[in-house]
Amino acid sequence: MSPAPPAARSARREALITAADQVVQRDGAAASMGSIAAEAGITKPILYRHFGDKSGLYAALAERHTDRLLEQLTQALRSEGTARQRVERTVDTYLASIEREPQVYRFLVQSVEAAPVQGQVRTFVRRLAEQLAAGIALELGLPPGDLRATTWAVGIVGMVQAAGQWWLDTEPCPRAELTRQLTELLWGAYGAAAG
Amino acid sequence: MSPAPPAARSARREALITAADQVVQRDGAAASMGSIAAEAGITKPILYRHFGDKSGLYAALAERHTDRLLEQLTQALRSEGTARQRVERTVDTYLASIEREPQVYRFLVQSVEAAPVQGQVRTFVRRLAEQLAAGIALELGLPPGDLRATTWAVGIVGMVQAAGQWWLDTEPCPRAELTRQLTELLWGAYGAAAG
DNA sequence: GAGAAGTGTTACCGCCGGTAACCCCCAGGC
DNA sequence: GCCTGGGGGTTACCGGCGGTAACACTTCTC
Repeated sequence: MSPAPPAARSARREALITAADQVVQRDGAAASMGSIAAEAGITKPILYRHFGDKSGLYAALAERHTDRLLEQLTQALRSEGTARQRVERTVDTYLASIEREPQVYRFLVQSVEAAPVQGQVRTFVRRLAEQLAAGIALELGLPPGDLRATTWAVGIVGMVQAAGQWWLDTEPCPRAELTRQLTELLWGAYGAAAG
Repeated sequence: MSPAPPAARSARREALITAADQVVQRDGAAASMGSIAAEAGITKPILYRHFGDKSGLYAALAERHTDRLLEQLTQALRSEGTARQRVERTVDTYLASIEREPQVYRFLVQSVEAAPVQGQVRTFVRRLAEQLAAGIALELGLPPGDLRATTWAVGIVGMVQAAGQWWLDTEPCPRAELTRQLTELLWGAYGAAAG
């Protein structure tokens, strides 16, 4: 193995990320590099050789989940129906996802800004917002990178994220109801009610 | 001093919180219990005697800032003008506050869920949302504790918070413009534009 | 004066993120 | 054949963190 086949290396990398995933599912935010290495059946230094940093591993893990989630969200956003129906579907997709894997979700959201060096690491929420901004710009016919689309995307992601976290913690109502209320809010129900 | 005058004790406590505040302003999220104790001119154990836990100190610090901010927000929410004007003023008050003390803000938002025991510690964002929920219920004539008011409050706080953090990090536009765009979003501009 | 109770300290524990140093195994040139 | 070298792996460590036990000093009370 002196030529160091890159295929094996990247397969190994994926396996390490999977191990990290399992530990996070089990231990939540208390997952440590040592326990992740143990789960993978190896020791810390090789974890560091692969990811450099703890935030590097976080970033890789975040990327995997964000990719999957983004795919689902994009699909929901491009589905059939009125704009409102599509938005509702997208919100529900997001909530369903965090309901399915709450530990991973908390871990990702909480590890925001774990980047030591200047923001090389794209965070979970940030990437979500970037993609949503592109979708909104497309939807509203704005040029890509338009400030208003970005602002709204960030705001909407924050809104759904905060409501989702609160909902996970307190379970005050079925998911469908939360989805409906958030969509209403997004559609100006507050302004309409407050005059 | 055997009767342990409670006045002196609480004054001391306030002084310790102030010291913690200064360290947080300086070091941001990297503030440690040791450095806070050093800043206050004492050693760690007495910090622990006062606050029990690191999250206890966080909670006390959060409470101080949240109290102050809540007072300002309540005032803005009850000011003169249309509902929309008041909401805009409230959003701007929040943004102005985080602009003034970004380090403290990041610290508080990031230390969310730092509670080891079951949620004894009310987090910054949570308390904000609770109070806003009461305000919204009042505004819309809903019974206090109404689920819809709470949901919306949590969502709105999340929206403004996320947008505020993004804005702090990237500084894409003057504060007034962000305020206006968020208010528009809240007033259903997205739904109106997307049909 | 004895002691109780509060204030403060030093010195420690265990754990974490991160790293230096070393070992081992197998390719390949001579 | 042998030696060399570079990537795989490990052990053992560092500094710093949150948190605590144990001990010393003052002061007020009986």
